[in-house]
Amino acid sequence: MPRKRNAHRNADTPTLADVARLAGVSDITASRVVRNKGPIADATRAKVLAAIAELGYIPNRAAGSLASSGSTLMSVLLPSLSNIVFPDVLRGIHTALTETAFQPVIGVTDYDPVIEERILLSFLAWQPAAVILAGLHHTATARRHLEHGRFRVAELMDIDGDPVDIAVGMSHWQAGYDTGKHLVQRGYRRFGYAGHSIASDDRARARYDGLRAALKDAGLLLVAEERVQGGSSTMAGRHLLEAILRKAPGLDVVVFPNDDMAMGGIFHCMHAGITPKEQLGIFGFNGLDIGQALPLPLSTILSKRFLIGKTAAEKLLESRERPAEKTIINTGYDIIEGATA
Amino acid sequence: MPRKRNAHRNADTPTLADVARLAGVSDITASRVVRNKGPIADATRAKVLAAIAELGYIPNRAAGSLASSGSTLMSVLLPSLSNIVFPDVLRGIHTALTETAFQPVIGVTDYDPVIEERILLSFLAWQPAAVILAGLHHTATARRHLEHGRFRVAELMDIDGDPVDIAVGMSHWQAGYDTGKHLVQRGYRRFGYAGHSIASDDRARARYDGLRAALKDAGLLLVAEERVQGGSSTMAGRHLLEAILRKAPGLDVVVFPNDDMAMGGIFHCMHAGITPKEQLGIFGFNGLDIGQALPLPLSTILSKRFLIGKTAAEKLLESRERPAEKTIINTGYDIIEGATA
DNA sequence: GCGATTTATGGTAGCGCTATCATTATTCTG
DNA sequence: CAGAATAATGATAGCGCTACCATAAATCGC
Repeated sequence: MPRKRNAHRNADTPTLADVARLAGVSDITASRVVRNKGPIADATRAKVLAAIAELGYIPNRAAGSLASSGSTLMSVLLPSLSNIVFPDVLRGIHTALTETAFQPVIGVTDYDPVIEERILLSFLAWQPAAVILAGLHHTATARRHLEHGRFRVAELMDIDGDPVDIAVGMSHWQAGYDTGKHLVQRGYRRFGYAGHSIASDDRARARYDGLRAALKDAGLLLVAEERVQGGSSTMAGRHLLEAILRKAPGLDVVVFPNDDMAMGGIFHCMHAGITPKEQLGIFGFNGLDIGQALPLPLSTILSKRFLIGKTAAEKLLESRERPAEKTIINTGYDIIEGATA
Repeated sequence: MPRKRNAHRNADTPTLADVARLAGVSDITASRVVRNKGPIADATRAKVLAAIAELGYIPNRAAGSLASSGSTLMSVLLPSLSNIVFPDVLRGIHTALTETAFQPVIGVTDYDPVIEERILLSFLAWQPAAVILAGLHHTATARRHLEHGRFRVAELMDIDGDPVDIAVGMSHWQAGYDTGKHLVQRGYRRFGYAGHSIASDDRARARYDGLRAALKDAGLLLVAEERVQGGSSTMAGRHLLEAILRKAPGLDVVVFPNDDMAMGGIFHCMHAGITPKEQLGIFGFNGLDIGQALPLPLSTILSKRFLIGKTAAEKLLESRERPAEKTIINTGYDIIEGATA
C-alpha cells in the first residue's frame, strides 16, 4: 500500500515548489531565478521574487547540493585560533568571500596532521567547493584525498614545497635566514634563541633552521638556546629571556619565534632595567600591531597574514576547475627595523 | 523514453549502496553502521566497516541532511575576528564540538545587524542544528527566524535582555559599574574615559553606561572623555591617552573599553615617564594574557570568553529540541587588581 | 512451551532541488 | 520572408541518503 506522501516533511517550511505555484511558474523557472542562472524574463523574475518574499522562502542548500553535487562551502583547516596569525588569515579569507555565495566552514587541527586528516574527511562529506589548509605537510591519506578530489585546494603560509594546487605564503626558511643576516649586519655576534616546543610548528622550525644557516654562513653559532614546553605566550617569553640571560650572560641579541614571545622579552628588559638594542637586541616575527605601539617599536618581520588568506580565497574563486598548472604565490615579508635590535 | 539512469552521477565516488553491496547487507543497515544508530550485530558492523575502509567511502552529508531534514552544522555569527575576544569564544565553541559530529560554520557580521541578518538567512539554508550569535540585539527579521526555526539558539556575551533560547555571558553594565565602584574605593576621583566609536559595540556602550552610573552614585562625573573614530587598537589607545591628558591634565585615572587600548595607555605612560597607579590609574577590560605579562600587570576585568563559547556549545548539545524555558547562564567576571590602578 | 517482547535486518518512498532534454515564442540574417 | 539562431519556459528523472513501516529471528516470563 502506498505510504502517505510527504510523511516526514517540514510542514511549515515553504519549498521551491510553493514559490513556483504562487508565482504561477514551473519549479525549474523558480529555481533559475533563485540561482540567477539562465535567461529569465524580467516580468517572470519579478513574480518569483515577490512570491519568495511573501513566503519567506529560504532555499534548502542540502537539496541543492545533492542535486548538483557541489556546494558553496569552503573548508578551512587552521592549526590554531590562539595564535593571532590564524584569525588574521581567516579574516582575509572571509573578506574575499563576502559578497560571494561561499561560506567558510572552519576546523582547528592543533598543529596535528592526524587531526587535520580526520577533520578533512568529515568536511569532504559536504562536497566543498574548495579546501584551504595550512602548510604543505599532510598525512598520506589526506594528501591522496586532496589530490583526487573535485575541489580546489589552497595550502597557506608556507611555499617551501610542492603544493597540490595553489600555495600562498612566504618562505619561512628565508625569513629566518634574513633575520640572521640582518642582525649580523647590525653588528650582533653573540646570538641566543628563546623558543617554544618546535615539533608541532613546521614554520617556526624552518625559520630557526634559516637563522642557524645565516649564522653559520657568517662564521657564527647560536651561543645559547632555551625552550618552553608547550605553546608560546608573552609570559613564557618573559621568563625565557630571564632564564637564557642567567645561563649565558654575555648574549648581545636574542631571537624569538614570534612577536608574542618577543614582547615578553621586552617586558623582561623593562623589568630588569635592560635597554633593548643598546644592551641587548630583541627580534621577533609577525609584525603585530601591539609590538609597534611599544615605546621602542619591536624589531621584527612583518608576515602578511591577512593578505595570504585573502589572496588564497580570491585565487580559488577564479575557477571551479583545478588548472593543469600548480600556482605558487609568494606574498613575501618586510623586515621592520624597529628600535629593539 | 526513460533517460539513462545515473546520468549526472559522480562515477568514481563510492556511495552507501556500494558499501552495502560489498558488505552484503542492505543500504539501510550500512547507513545504521555509519550513523551508529539502532541495533547492529557485531559481525555485521565489522563487515560494513571493512567495506567502508576498502572503498574509502565518505558519506554525503548533503544527502543525509536532506533525507533527515537536519544537519550537523552549527552556525556561528561573530561580530569580528580582529578583536581577540571572538577567536577566544570560537575556540571555546570548537573545544566543545571536538569529538562530536558537529561542525562550526562561521560568519562575520562586522557589528552590523543587517549583515548579521543576511548571513543568518544564508546559513539557515543548511538547516543547522544550532545558531550561535553575539548579543541579544538583532533585526526584526532575524529575530523572527530565530524564534520560529527548528534549531537551538545561543546568544553570547551579554545577558542583559531577553534571549530567544539560551544566553551565555555576563552583564556588561554591571562590569562597568563595578569598575567605577572599585576605582572610587581605591581613592580615584578625577576620571577620564578613552574609548572608540561606541555606536557599533553594544557591550562597550553598556560598560560605559555602568561606569557613569557608578560615578554618579558616588557623586562624581567623568571629567574628560576622548574617542577615536573606528576600531580599537593599541596605537589608538596610546595616542588617545596622550590627547586626553593634554586636554585634562589633572586626571587621576583613565578607563579604557578594553585591554588593547589600555596597553596603549601603558605604553604612553612608559614613553612619557608617567608611573601607572602612583601618578595615573589605568584600567582595561578583558584580562588578556599580554597585559598580565607587563612589568606592572594591567588592572582590568577578566571576561571569560573561552568559557562562554564552550558553555554555550555544550548547552546546545544537551538537547536538539528547544526547551520550554529559556536559559540564562552568567559566566561572571573577575576584577584583576593588577598594578596599574 | 507459547504468546510477548526484544534484537536485527530489509523494502520502499520520498527529502527539495537541479541537470538534462524538449518545446515554444521571439528575434535575426541575407 | 524562409531558415536559423536565440530567448524563455517546462517535464522528468534522479542526486544519496534516511524515516517509516514491516518482518524474521532470538530471548524471555511464568
